[in-house]
Formats: sequence, C-alpha cells, structure tokens
Amino acid sequence: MDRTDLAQDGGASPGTQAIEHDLAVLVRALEGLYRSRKYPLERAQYLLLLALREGARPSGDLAATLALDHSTVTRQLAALEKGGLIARRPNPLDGRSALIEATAAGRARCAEMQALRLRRLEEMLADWSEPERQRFAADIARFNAQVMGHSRTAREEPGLG
Amino acid sequence: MDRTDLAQDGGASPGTQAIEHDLAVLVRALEGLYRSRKYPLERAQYLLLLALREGARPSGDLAATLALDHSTVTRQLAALEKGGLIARRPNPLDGRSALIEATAAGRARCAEMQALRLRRLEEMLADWSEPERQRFAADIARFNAQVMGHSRTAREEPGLG
DNA sequence: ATACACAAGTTGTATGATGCAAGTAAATTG
DNA sequence: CAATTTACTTGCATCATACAACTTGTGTAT
Repeated sequence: MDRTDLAQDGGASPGTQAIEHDLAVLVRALEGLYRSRKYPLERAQYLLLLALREGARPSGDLAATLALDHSTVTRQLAALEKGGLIARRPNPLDGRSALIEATAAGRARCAEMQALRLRRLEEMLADWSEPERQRFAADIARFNAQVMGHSRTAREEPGLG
Repeated sequence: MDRTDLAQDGGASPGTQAIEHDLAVLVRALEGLYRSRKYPLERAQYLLLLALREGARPSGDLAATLALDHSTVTRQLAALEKGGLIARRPNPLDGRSALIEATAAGRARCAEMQALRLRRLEEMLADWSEPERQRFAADIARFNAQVMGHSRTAREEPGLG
C-alpha cells in the first residue's frame, strides 16, 4: 500500500509484484506443511513416486522431470529402494542405466500419502467453489511450465540458444 | 486422464486433485529456483527482511508471521546481524526480547534481492496479461491465508478451539 | 579391435534450512 | 519472594540439495 521509499520494483507490473511476495511466503509455508514427520513419505520421495506412475523410466529422466540434480535423485531412489518402494529393472537398451519402477508397496504408499495431502488440501479449499479451484489449478499448471523452463538444473539451454 | 486403478482420491474434487499435484511440483521447482548461490541473500533471510519492512518487532512475531520455529528465526537473525543487515534495539516493554529492525544495508540488500526476483518472475510471466497476473496473485493470497491457518508451527489453536 | 570421447549414474563433501528438546533469563503472579 | 510462565538461545538430528570427482558402459573413428 504505502510505496513511498521503495524503488526496487524494476519495472515489474503490480500483479508481478504481488505474486512475488505472496508466492515467496506461500512456498515457505507449504514447505513446512509438507514436511513429513507425520506423513508416511518424504516429500521428495513422494514426488518421485508420483512421477513413476507414468511408468518405468531411467533415473536421468526423473531428474529432468523434477528439475533435480541427478545425484539427488540417486540418493532418493536408494532410500526408496531400501524401503522396497521402487525396484530396478535392467534397461535392455542401455547397460549404464536401469529402469526404475514403483513396486506395489510403492504405489500403495504413494496413494496413502496423496490421500492425506488431498484431505488436508480439501480442508484448506473448503470455501472455494469448484470453478475457482479449477481456475487456480490451471494457473498453477501454466505458471509451472514457465518455472520448469527456467530451472535448467541439469540441462543447459535445451534449444533456446 | 486415465484413472482406472487409482482409488486414492478420498472424495477430493477434481480441482483439488489438480492443485495437489501441480502445487507439489511447483513448490519443489521454486525451491530450487530460489536457492541462492547466485542471489545476494538466502531465501529465509530475504523473507525475514521482507517482514521487517513493516517495522521493528520482536523475533517471536517474525516466527509467528512466517510459520517458523522460533529457533530457526533466532539463527537466521544471528546470520543477518553478523552481516550487518539487521540490528537489535532493547524492547522498552520487555527485557526478554529485543526489537529487531532492518538496517539501511539490510533494506538495500532486500531491495536488490527483490529486484532480481522480480526480473526473473517478470520473464516467466511474460505472456500473462496484467488481469491474469492480478487474478493469480489474488488466488495465491487467498490460498496463503488458508495455509497459514493450517500451519500452527509455533502456536496452538489461536482461537479455533 | 583399440582408443578416445561422451553419457549415465554413484559417491564424497559441503551447505542450507529446519524442528524438537533442553536450557537461560526476564516477567508475572500469588 | 517462590513458583510459574514467556521469550529467546543452544545442542543436536535430519532432510534436501548441489557440485565435483570418479566409474562404467556406449559409440565412433581410425
């Protein structure tokens, strides 16, 4: 509201500025909320299992999909494997990599986790109408695409010179 | 799309389910993007300095505002103080706490950080119209309020029995 | 085939952020 | 003034992550 001595907007539109601030706070708060302790799965591992619902794939794929360093994926997969939630199958096309797939236990755990998260989210969205939710979801997905395009964690300029 | 063998929706609406998934990925991606390395300020410290733009206040206040454990705030403030970005002033009303305020250097650093983030965000939102941005910002703020209401990190049921 | 460059994955190491539990010090209350 | 509560700090453990160096398999060029 009072923007008298602030000169840092660098030409950003009011909408952008509002997003910047609120999103920063939101991300922080969601980090804390999603922090396991009481959840049956680590956050990072949940995301990996979600990605594996699409089918078996090599770990490098997962790293690219989630904009994570490959080494991070390696470690998370090791943890998942120790817990019996994923399995590795030799890749017939490339002996260097293995195909990662979720086990039945892994799929079950992922579903359990998702159910818990959905229940909580449902509470938080209690007074949102369904169209409002869908619109918000669409905006998030749209924004997501842009963010992923900016991530470049394990990939340099994929065709954007 | 194909939801044949998935039974984990627990009654959540389609909108909620879409939000659940995309938001999880988004939060993860933004974490990585906001990870400093190339930024002049740690993410947590940036949030603290932002909160201090409202004026000087005790650290407990900051913890509540950001849904952080008080000990986390203590440490981040120590780091900020070492860098000369905040200062402590005795609290005339309570000798146990001090009033935390941003120094001129702190305000400058915060502004610099914000400018960088805004520039990047502006790129990502390049093809969003201003009304679209504002609508997204409003949704984020609305959702934010709900999330904060669910955080309860350092505060038990503030009047919600 | 042999050697060399490249790609996929793993391990060593460092950093950041965080919470919980236990401690200290000031304020409040009986 | 003793007991309790409140604000903050410190010790410790954990999670998540990246970057750099290394290992091993692929593919290609000679």
